[in-house]
Order: sequence, then structure tokens, then C-alpha cells
Amino acid sequence: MEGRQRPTIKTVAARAGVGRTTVSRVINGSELVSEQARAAVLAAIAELNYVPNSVARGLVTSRTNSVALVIPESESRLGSEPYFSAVIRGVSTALAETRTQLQLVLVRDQAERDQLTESVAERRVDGVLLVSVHEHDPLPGLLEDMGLPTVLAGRRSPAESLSHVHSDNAGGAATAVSHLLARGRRTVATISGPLDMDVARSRLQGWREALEKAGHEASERLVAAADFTEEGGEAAMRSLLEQVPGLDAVFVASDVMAAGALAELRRQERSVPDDVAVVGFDDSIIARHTNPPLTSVRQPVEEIGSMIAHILLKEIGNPEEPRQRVVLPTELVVRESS
Amino acid sequence: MEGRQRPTIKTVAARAGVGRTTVSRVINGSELVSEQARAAVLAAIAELNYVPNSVARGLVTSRTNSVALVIPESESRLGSEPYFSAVIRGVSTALAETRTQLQLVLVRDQAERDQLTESVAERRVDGVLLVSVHEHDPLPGLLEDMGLPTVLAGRRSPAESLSHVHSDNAGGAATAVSHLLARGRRTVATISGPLDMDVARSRLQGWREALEKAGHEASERLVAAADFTEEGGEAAMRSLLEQVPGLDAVFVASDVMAAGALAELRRQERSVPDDVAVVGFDDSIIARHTNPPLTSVRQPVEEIGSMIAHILLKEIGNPEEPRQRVVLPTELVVRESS
DNA sequence: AAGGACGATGGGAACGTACCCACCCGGAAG
DNA sequence: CTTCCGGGTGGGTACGTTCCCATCGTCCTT
Repeated sequence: MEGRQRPTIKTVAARAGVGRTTVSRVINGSELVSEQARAAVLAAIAELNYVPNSVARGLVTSRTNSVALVIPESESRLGSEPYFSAVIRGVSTALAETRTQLQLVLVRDQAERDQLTESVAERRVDGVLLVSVHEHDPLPGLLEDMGLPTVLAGRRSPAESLSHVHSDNAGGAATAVSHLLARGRRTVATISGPLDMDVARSRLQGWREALEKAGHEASERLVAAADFTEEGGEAAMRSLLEQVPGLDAVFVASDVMAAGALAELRRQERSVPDDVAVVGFDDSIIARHTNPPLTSVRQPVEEIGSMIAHILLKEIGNPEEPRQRVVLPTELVVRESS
Repeated sequence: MEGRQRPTIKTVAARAGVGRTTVSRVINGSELVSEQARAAVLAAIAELNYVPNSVARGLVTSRTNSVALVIPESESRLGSEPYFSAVIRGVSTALAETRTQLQLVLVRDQAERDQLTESVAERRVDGVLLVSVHEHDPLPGLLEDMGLPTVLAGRRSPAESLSHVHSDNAGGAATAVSHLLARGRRTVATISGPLDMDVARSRLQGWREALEKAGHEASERLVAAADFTEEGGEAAMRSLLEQVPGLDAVFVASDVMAAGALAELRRQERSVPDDVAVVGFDDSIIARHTNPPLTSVRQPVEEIGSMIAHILLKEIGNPEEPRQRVVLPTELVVRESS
């Protein structure tokens, strides 16, 4: 009794005393079927415990009802960045409504990247969600050329041609810097992300604009770029303190880097916020637990996730759908570090 | 030129001047094909840029080359617990070697649970990985009945019948408690996880054994159960301090709960570690950032992930494979909270 | 020199579904 | 009473692959 064959549409048809097509119509909710036939089919389905074979269906419809979420990051980041988890949650929520499967693809090295493009070429997914894109990443263009619906969380550049969703990075950064200035800080440095990422450039731009608007000079000496890791933040803070010993505030483009910066400040016995005020970005879990708790720019990450999923589903449904660019607002959460 | 049809195996066969079967043989690495034919086929594949259609293949082989990773948790946990991210990384690493796709399924409510069982019934995956199982979770049994290869991270109970991998929870907890006793603590309380989870019971058991081995009484008054959340940890700490005001140490069954406990201790102006020593479990990123940094039991989470994936792949390859139970060692990481 | 044996090959069938199209039948319109 | 129309129905076919089996040489054995 164990290995019983799964019933097929043919079994159901025989049981219900109708043709295969009628069963198919009932399953797919067609109107052109009599009440009587529908009832018979439904009963047969229930009795036989029939479930349509989605692979066979996919073969004929050439749809897989699954999308890939691609996270192209070095190993260290998925672990430390709650950002990715939140995106995953949002995507999963949006997808759950439409019975679309989520394929998670972590791309860490060239081998995994090749595998991804091959998997995409095999048409195992109907569309692709891309997170954390770098400026010269070949993947988005590749997907675009293949005609596969693609939506980005973030963008390669302000001229991004694919649909994308991101938060108001420049605005959030500017708010953070204005907040620091409003508290009387004079010399606001910044630790930026990798400058081949638009998200890093935008936050840097926000810092610059806020300073200039307030009549300060946004000197290059006040900028240190890092790589969104804790160690990177630490090293950047060290370098800033060397370059500009008199700084009294720093806007850090991510909480994880800010945690590193705080560690370095502590090591150099600079008190936070008395000597140096610090503001992070993301308002991730870490922000609440640093010493002192970190003021941070909150971005609606989960919403970004659900929104890219929604847009992708729409583009899968209709490839002619116009591309969308969505910007979501940020919010400053003030804690004790500033 | 945009919407060109993808080449099929038939196109390739015609191009190479051979039959479909020969092409299929070349693709699947069969030995029974002449060098000459193989070369012709390979050339045709390259020229046409042919990629096999995995859906069609799946239809006949009834294999999808994808496995599901099911994370059945309330929304709050995937975000806060680096545990899940680490498992995902490990699984992804192991799967990448074999070109197996990873379907991520977040199960948060009944609707998503129904969808999961349906998706499994549709045979869209070759096997299932289950994380964070509760004692009376119906899902593992359901999967077992369906004959679908299933491997757990953790176990429902010590009598778990499915293959599973977990860390030495009891041993890790005992080490933590012994460490506290060795530092001269007299009254070691504990905050446990939900007692319908084996992982929580095992850690509680480790606490109990270590106390008894040292000649202390493991009184029930020293135990407060929480739900692995920060707020839960906070409330549990509060209740312990009410019950046992004289406690001088607490072993907390997760870092996230420990962070909550630290917050409550701070509020009640108990100094850590001077008045109360605290040890957590997981050695997650949070442990390094609490105030003070948290002593914690490290478990090899990423390794758990890659191991469950490996075992699952083996069972998919051969369903007769004997069930495995793997226990991985833990390690105490001492920081300033103890 | 004839009979196997074995490597190489290709055609047919099957996997389970959706869709095209032809068919049947009853009621409304002429 | 015939004709037409359209709702309801089911058989044939296609989707792209793998596997079974039959066929065809060629080389080795007796």
C-alpha cells in the first residue's frame, strides 16, 4: 500500500465518468462545465486525493510558478546583516498569496554564479529578484537580455533601466546628518559603503548635501569607504581618527559598520556620544544592543521585499508592463549614541 | 531575433546528424557513444547554445533536483535569529556542489502550512529539510507518511525516527553551568526555551545535570521558561529575580533571550557580571555587542546546515539509506558577562 | 566460414498536463 | 418543422525529455 501510484488526471476522469478535458476545466476554474459534471469531478478528486502534477503542467504552459531570489554576497554578510533576512520575509509574504515558490540562490563565488545563469537558462524560474547589486554586475544585463522578468532591490545606478525598489538613501542620510548638526556637532565625518554600489553613493551624497546645505564643507578628508562589514567599519573609523582627530560626529552607512566604529572609538577612549556622536543606517537588531544603543536610519526593508515580489509577479503576468521605480521613505530613530 | 525559440534536443540531433537518444546520452554522460558522435553533438550544443529543459526532464524522471528548506517560525524569529541565516548558508553551500535548487519556505500561519503540504504533495521537491521542530508538530510525520525524504535540524524528541542533526545541547549547557560554578557562583538560575521543543528541554537538562553533579539542588524555582524572544527573556529574568532575589548567575538558552535578560538586570541595577553572571547560547552576532559582551555556548550552525543537506541528498539518492543521527560538539566562548 | 557477442545507434512510447478543434444536443428564431 | 447558435464535452496532439527495445555492424571465437 505504501508506494501507490499517484492518481493522474486520467484516473480522476475515469472515476468521475467524464473526459480529461472536463477535469482540467474544473481544476482551472473554467466556467464551461455543468454543475453536475463539476460536482462529480470534485468528488472524484476528493476521493482519490488527487493533486495536479505541477511539473507536467509546467511543461505545457512553460511556467514554473517559482521565482528566484538572488543574494550575491560573500559569506559573511547574510549572517550579519538582518537586511537580507528581512527582504526574504517580505518576499515570502508577497509570494505566499499567489502560490509562487521561492528559490533562494546564494551567490558567493564564480562557480555559484555560473550555476545561477545556467539554472536561469534552463527556465526553472519565471522571474528573478536581485538584491544588493553592484554597479558593474553583469547579471542584471544578462537577465534583461534573456527577456526574463527581473526586479531589483536597489539599483545599479540612478539610470537603472530595470524595475527596482529602494529606500530614500540620500534623504535618510541627510536627515541623519542634519540631526547631528542640530545637536551642535561641528565636524561630521562619514563611513561609506563600497563606492561601486549605488546605495553607498546615495548615502554619501545625502551626507554631502546636508553638510553643504548647512554651510559646511564636505571635505574628502571626512570620508572613509568600507565594505559594510564590522571589521571594515573599525578600520575606517581608525583611519578617520588619524586624518581628522578633531571630528565630533560620524555618520556610518550601516549599523554593522557602526558597531565596528563604536568598538574602535571605545578602544581609543573616545566617549560616545560625549566626544563623538554616531549615527548608523538600517535600524537593525544590532542597533538596540550596541554600547551605547545606536541612533539609526530605519528603512522599511520588509516592505522593499514584498514590493519587489509584487512588481515581479506583475511583470511575469504581463511582460509589457511598464518598468517601475519605487522609492520608500526612511525614518530616523534616535537613541543614545547621538 | 528576440523571441527565438529555444533549441530542443531534436534540433540538436538534426544539427549533429544523429538521433535524439544519442544526444541524450552525451548530455547524461553515458559511455555508450562513439567519440565521433560525441564530438558532433557537443559542437551542435555549443553552436545552438542548447540547454536541456529541466521541467521536461523532471516529468519523465520524476525528480526535480530541488529540495525545500522549511522554516516554521513566527515572523519575528527569522529576523532576529542569526541561527536561521547560518543554517541557510550551510545548506546552500552543500547544495551548490550538486546543482540542487533550494526552495525556501517560511511557514508562519495555517494558510502557509496548507500551501506547503500541497506543494509537497505536488512533488515539486525531492526532499525536505525541517528546522526548529516542535514536539507535536504534525509536519514531520506527514512527510514521513508521504515517503518523502526528510531530514531535521534538531529533533522532536530523543526518540526521533527521522534523520536529524543537532548540536550537543545538554553538553553545551552543562559546560556553561560548570563554568559559572567554577567561577564561584552559588545560585545558578536558568531561562529555558519553550518546553515543547527538544532543544529547550535538552539545554534545561544540561543545566540540571551540571548542578546536581556539583552537589547543588536543581530547584524548579530556578527555572523560567520563555519563547526564545528578547521580550520573553526580559520577562523571564524579571520573574526569576522576584522568585529568587539572591541568584548570582543565570544560564540563558539563547543569546537573544540573554540580551533581554541583560536589559532587565540593568533596569534593576544589578551589575553584570559582578552581581549576576550571565551565559547565553548560540554565540550569535549579538553576543559580541551586548553590554557587557556575552559569554555564550557556540554551536556549529552552518555545519548543521550543510550536514542536513548532505544527508538529505544521500537519502534522495537511495531511499533505503539508514537513518542518521548526528550530534555536533559545542564550545564555550567566554566574554565579560561571566 | 559461420555463429555469437557486444558496442553503437535510433525509433517508439511514456511521463501528465493544457489547448485546439470537432462534435453533440437542446432551445430559439425563421 | 427546419435552421441556427452556443453551451457542454471529449479525443487528439503537443510540450521536451528519458528509457526500453530492436537493429545493425564488426570483431572474436570455434
